[in-house]
Amino acid sequence: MLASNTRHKGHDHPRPRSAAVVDDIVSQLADLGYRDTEPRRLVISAAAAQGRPFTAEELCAALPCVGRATVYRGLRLLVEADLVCRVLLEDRDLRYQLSHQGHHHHMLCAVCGASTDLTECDVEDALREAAAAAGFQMSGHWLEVYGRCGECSAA
Amino acid sequence: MLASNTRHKGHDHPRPRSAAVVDDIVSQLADLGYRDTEPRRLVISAAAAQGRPFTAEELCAALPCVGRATVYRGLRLLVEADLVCRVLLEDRDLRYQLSHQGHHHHMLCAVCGASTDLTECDVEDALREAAAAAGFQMSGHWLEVYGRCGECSAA
DNA sequence: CTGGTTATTGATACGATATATCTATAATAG
DNA sequence: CTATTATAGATATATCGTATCAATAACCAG
Repeated sequence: MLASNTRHKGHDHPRPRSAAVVDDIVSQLADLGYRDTEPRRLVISAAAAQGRPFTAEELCAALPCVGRATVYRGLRLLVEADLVCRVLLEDRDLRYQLSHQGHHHHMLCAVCGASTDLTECDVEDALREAAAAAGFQMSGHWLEVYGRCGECSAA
Repeated sequence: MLASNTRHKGHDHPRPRSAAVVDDIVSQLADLGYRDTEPRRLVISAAAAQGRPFTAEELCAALPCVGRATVYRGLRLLVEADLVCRVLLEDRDLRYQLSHQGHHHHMLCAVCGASTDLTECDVEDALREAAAAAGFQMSGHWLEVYGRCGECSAA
């Protein structure tokens, strides 16, 4: 129902593929009580259009008609709603990425910059045990994997 | 030999325990071609005196007689020389810590802020395999473990 | 549909962190 | 001891992200 009345401007153009993704995210935000606004949609859409982890400033540059504060706020909101996750590059540059939800980590290619999800890794349990062996009660962790993606390591 | 002529001011006071640590680090920096200077020693000494991960600003505050730029430069130098490592807190605050060299990770206590090294963890191999299974060639990683240290989880 | 309430926007100012610049100084080599 | 060169420190600057606040737009009730 939300998707049906969220298009302020009733054009009948075929919508880009990303529209469904945007609608979905907007819908989830609506469930959390956040309004459906044009600038917010633009932020989400631009985030979805990025082919690799992006910075907040890149989004700002891609959205010259949206205020910086709005971009940052939108990004923060998306992170808090777990719809976008933060990615820490090897040079410690902080970037963002649409989240594929559920717990996962990122494998970051140093060559092409692509980010691939690492989901089938149960490092968590091993970590918890190792920590416990040292008397430490683990409650969470942060992990990034660096290297080369399949394509780039082949070349 | 370096340790014997690095004390600019020839006091004969018994040196604090940390002096040996400072000397060692200064010596390692010398091997890399970096000079032995008073402000740099002060930075190292102050870093060694911290009981837990510290911020650059904390060091600046602890060293009012050393310029900010010098503190930041010293810290950067130490990180590059792998004598100090960066620690990323759960709230994404960046801190520093004297490195116990060799590959290790940190378990950060959310209660007391203490950092404990996690060395006996071979997550690395498991990670490498999981990544390889996805066609990714891992070359490095970044890992932080959050939770409660032994003392704090007991209380 | 219409109006009122309230979140949201955007321009700007602000703060925090870290680096660049440049001259004076101090450390090392010869 | 002198020359060379890294380093220190003061300051300006860059970057990143948030706070402020009036104007606006989204949503809800009627």
